[in-house]
Amino acid sequence: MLDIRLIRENPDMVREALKKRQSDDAVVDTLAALDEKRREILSKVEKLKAERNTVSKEIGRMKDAESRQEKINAMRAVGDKIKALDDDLRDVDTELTSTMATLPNIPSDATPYGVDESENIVLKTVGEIPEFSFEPKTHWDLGPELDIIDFERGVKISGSRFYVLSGAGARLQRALIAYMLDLHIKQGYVEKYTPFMVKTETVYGAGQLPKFVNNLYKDHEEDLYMVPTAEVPLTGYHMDETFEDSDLPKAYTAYTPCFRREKMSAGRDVRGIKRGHQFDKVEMYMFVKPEESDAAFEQMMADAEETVALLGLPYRIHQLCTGDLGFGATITYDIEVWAAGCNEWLEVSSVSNVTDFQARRANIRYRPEDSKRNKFVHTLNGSGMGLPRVMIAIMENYQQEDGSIIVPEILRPWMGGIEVIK
RNA sequence: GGAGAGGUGCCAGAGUGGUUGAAUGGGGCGGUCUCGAAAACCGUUGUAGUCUUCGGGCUACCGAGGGUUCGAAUCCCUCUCUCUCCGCCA
Repeated sequence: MLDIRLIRENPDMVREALKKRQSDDAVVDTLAALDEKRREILSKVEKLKAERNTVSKEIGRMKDAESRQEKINAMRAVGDKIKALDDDLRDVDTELTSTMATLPNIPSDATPYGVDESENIVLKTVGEIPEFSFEPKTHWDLGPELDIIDFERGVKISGSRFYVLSGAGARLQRALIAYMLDLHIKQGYVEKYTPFMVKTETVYGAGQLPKFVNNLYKDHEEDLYMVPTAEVPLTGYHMDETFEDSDLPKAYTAYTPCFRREKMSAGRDVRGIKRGHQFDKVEMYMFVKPEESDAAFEQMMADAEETVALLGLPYRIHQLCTGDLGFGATITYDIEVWAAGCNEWLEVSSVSNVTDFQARRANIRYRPEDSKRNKFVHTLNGSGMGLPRVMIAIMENYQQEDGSIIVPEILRPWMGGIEVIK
């Protein structure tokens, strides 16, 4: 959510931002009108309330029954007016906030302009794309051959886009989770194990609602959503709280499964484990003071990069352009790893500075030492990696001619010493 | 799932229709005293919205949302959360 003051005082800046994102900027006028109307009603109703408060106090002190009754009658009329105005106000307010909730965040000046993902910028590429003396296989061939991914059973149990990991495959995923969590802890993040189901307000606070309703699984009986990313419970963790200046920064890491309906991507990436309805992820998340968020962004990016680099996979870093930026993000770097079998770069990590966008929605503030007024914190999130895609890259890049897969050295402590999956 | 009790400021805890944004105690902050500290004493200590001649004014907030009333922390309804007991259970 943006600050309504931006619309009031700097509408051109908001229009500009929307255009950069290739969105319609007509809402800005709608919002400006609603805001004005809201304040107009507000000042009327508050004056009436002030009058009622004063007179009601007088009534409490009055002895003379007749003039007392007169005042009561007068205030009854005022009360009716107040009620009518309050109703109007509520309507305007509802419309205003629900419209505000559809506005994306303002892109950072550091985010390059671009219409769509084709204009994202490759910042750097690290590592060699592996050469094979044989035709490298895809993970959807390797997995069943080694009996570590079972697509048919997954479909049998749960339908399309579900699979079962088996034996060393399941263990490899568990090793990755443990490796990442342990690394992030070393990097200074505090581990959290959160609920995987959250309330509507929590999803809203993280900015996933109302925009992504169609991508979420919901238990309608209980008003609970399955988390689409750990970002949601981690944002909600400090919802409606005010930090002391000295409490910040807070850095968290959490493993969660992620549930996504993928309705919007129907038909895309149906093969293999690249895009399932359920996948595991380890997330990094930070709450920082506004003046520290640029530095925190670079730090989190370095941490994410280290996570990929230590696995020995070839990767490249993309900076997203304004047209491809996520809803709440002002700036985003993606990390992609190379997958030798399907011959493509896979997005495994995405680090964003969300500034005060989620904090405003989730009402997360702090008390600045030098200011009387509480301010919203800045939040940052980084997937310290979508696990299936890391699995894909490991399987496809570390495969050998006989169809076996070398386990990256860094993971072996969690693999019970297994060096090769065969 | 059943029965009961309860949610008040940073914390504890009063308050059952009218100068209560809220007693009292503790904590925090500032000060007096002291070589310094403790103790004691004095003062101060919420958030948000909105208007502003930038001094401040006004409005709202006692779990959430409705209702009754001239007036609600106080009365009524719904929801929610916590605690105790019973049942059930990984």
